[in-house]
Amino acid sequence: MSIPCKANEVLELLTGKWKHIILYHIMEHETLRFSELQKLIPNITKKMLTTHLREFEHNQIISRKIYPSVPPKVEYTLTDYGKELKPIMETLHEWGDQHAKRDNGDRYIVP
Amino acid sequence: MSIPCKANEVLELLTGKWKHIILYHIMEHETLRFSELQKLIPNITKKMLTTHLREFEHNQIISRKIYPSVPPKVEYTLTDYGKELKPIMETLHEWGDQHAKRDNGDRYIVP
DNA sequence: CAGAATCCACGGTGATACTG
DNA sequence: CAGTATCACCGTGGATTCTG
Repeated sequence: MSIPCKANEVLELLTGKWKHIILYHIMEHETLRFSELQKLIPNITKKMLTTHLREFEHNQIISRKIYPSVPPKVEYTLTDYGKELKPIMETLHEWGDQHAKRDNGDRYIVP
Repeated sequence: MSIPCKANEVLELLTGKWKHIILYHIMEHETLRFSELQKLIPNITKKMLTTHLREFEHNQIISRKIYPSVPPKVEYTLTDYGKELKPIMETLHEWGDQHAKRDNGDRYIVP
């Protein structure tokens, strides 16, 4: 926690309405297909799922394996680099669990 | 890291272009005035600073002390509840420091 | 000094339809 | 199945001006 603020890099990685949820599921299941992620996150659109997965891939947090079959099959897995995010995610979840009562999810709206 | 995803509560707390930076400075200095925060975060507008401070106050992460003097003086401090965020912030900063090299801050833009 | 009040631009998100 | 492609919305953030 020295001089400059470096936290934004992780936060940017996890910011986006669904990004941490996607990561959460991939961490739990080790490997998931596109359709499996859709089922686990019912309200997400294909577009958002694709977009966020591409961002993760670009940041080398997950890897994308394509099985050239019919019908297509694509699997997403954490990279070794992505696994380094696990401690952070766990810390976030612990905090979330403990304080779920106090923070009722409402973002403050200026009157 | 059980069943439901609770991480979003912390993330919402810290999401917003400047929120974690503000919190970072308040954590370091224990107590800061409005104008001091402005100096520490040169590019922020008063509006954004005010907005985010109000959100923190509403979430009981910081407290706002008004000294009824002329000119006005307002000090912001972490609440006990806010101090519980320190471990998280430190984790985020550690990660940020270690991976500053790899993540060059660019958010992926779909081509 | 520490804000409140507007007005406005932009980008993230969503809905829908189409494709290899 | 696993995506693209478009279009439209709306909330966050920015610039500016005014106030106690």
